[in-house]
Amino acid sequence: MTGDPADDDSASESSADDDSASADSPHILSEQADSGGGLSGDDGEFHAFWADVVADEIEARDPDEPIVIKGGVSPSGVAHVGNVNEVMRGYFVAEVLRERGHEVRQLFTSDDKDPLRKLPRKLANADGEIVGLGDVDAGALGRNLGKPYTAIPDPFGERESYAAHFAALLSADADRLGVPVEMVSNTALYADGRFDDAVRTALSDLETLRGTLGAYQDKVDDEYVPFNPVCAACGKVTETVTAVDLEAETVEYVCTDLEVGDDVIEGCGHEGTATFREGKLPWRLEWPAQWDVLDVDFEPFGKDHAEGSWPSGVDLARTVFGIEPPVPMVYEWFTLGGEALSSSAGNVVTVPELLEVLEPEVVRYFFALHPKKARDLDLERIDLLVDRFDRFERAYFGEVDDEELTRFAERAYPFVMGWGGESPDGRSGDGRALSDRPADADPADRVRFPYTFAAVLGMVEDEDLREQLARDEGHVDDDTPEWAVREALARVERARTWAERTDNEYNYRLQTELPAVDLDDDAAAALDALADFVAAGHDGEAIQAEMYETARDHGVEVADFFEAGYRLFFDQPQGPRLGEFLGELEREFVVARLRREA
RNA sequence: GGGCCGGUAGCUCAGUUAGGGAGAGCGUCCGGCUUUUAACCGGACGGUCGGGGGUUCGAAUCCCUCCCGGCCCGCCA
Repeated sequence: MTGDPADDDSASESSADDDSASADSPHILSEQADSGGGLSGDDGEFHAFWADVVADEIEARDPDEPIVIKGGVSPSGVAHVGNVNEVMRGYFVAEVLRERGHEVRQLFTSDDKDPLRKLPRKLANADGEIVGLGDVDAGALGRNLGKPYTAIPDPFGERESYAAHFAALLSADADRLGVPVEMVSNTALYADGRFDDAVRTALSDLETLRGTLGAYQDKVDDEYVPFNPVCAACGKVTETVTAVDLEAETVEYVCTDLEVGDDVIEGCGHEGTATFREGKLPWRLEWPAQWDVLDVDFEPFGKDHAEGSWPSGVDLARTVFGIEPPVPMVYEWFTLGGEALSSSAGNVVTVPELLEVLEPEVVRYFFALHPKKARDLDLERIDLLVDRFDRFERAYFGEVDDEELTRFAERAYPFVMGWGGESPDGRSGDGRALSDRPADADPADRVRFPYTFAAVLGMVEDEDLREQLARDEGHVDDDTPEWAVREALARVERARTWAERTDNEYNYRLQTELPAVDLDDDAAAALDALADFVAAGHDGEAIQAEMYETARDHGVEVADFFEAGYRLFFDQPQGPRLGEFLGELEREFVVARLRREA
């Protein structure tokens, strides 16, 4: 496609790397356009899927196998969809690398040696349901402020610690989304001695460390010691180290007060000695120490880290730990219903809740979109997201006339579906199957009911009737494989749940009991006449037409007549196209209901 | 105040790699499905590409500047 006289290599050839500070910018997905920068990979090949751009960056480092991709969270009250960013963004990069023939481990660190600093207002139970503090053993938390999460009992009384409870939630969420992650406990890394070298390194040249870290944090003075022992007397994480013994690998400390915002967590005054395994590094050092100890090659993180701990982490990695930091990637935060995610304000949704209204592949699709765009996840209009996914899917199967979308879909869709970048038969990745399709299923045969149509089908409870309605509408035919019908119908339950949760215009339900309806004589007569017509045996289309006739014949406004019908069947003033809908129901039921008999 | 990232139709978003036609879906409006009743189909309306300036034959795209929003620049993570 080249041969264009405007082609000009000189820019890329001649621009000697004038590596400015931007070389360590974590915004690698924003800088592809930088002139002459080698940021989009050696060959400069264009990629429709951002994960390929990141993978290029990683490969350019020529990393040892297995390539390590890490995410991480601090245990908080609720594991919510915001945390899915950490899981899914790393996952897509991992899968792309696996497809390129690399061995990849995806790790997820839980910063569980951090102290509990304040009480969470909301918690998620083992099923991912959000509960308030009043529903749990809040005292188990309140009495343990200042202690590591791993030293605090599980407020639900199920796991060995609060940290274990939280880690189990995240692990379960990753599982639900078909992403294989290895959970790594920071506490365990200390306890196993795997952090020993990192701690010794950090404490061995305090002058250099203070010089480096001091450029980023004002609190670092010539007394600063980057280690927080856990008090042997009270169990809280303390800050005041008075002496370091590198030979013995211990520190002397005093258990002083810990300031947390405006509050103070009181120290007990104990003076003691702690080993390197009986404390922790502060976050600014712990992060690069993790890179070192775990050999991290790539790590995505939220934009809050981009200008704070990332630059200092890069600096510390080089000057203190003598390593190169991993390839970074900043992702934008997304909003929920236009508002920031906030567990305390109740504006959160958990993964299990989300999966009640969305197929896992739709959730995965949301996170396959470009990470640098701030997006809104609107549960009220989740149908829009599903429509977008369906179109994306059709593009993959060559059914959409949109070159750009098709190019993205051809690359990203297999990863979204967990096929590992290949056809279902030749899947190469570690992704887990999202569905239980038979081995010989042709994915092109899949059926997706439009989400709002699925919501309409959700108005009836009977699954066979749902399928019949879908057949009548042409979404299913005799050639549709059984597995495709099953999958398509599964969306109906989700759309139904959505309609109920949001109580929107699809939240109608065929009434099994006769609703109380006020009717005048004309309307009653018209309904009886319609009942006779239905009893005589006519299809939905005929019933629909007859409704207009009947209304006129009995001097009833058409609108009023339809409303009476909706009242009878849905106990609502409106609903789906009524005549055709009634044509699908059991005739005797319809007749009896029209006669107000049952 | 400084730094970083973002700003494309009412809404949700493609398009910026490599300058050349401003796009999709949804919504709205109109029409069709034998005669208003939310599933289906067709059409139309709809945008100063945040504003301004510059480079260019040509800018959503490159450069400068300003505006708006988010994040960071205390502690913590």
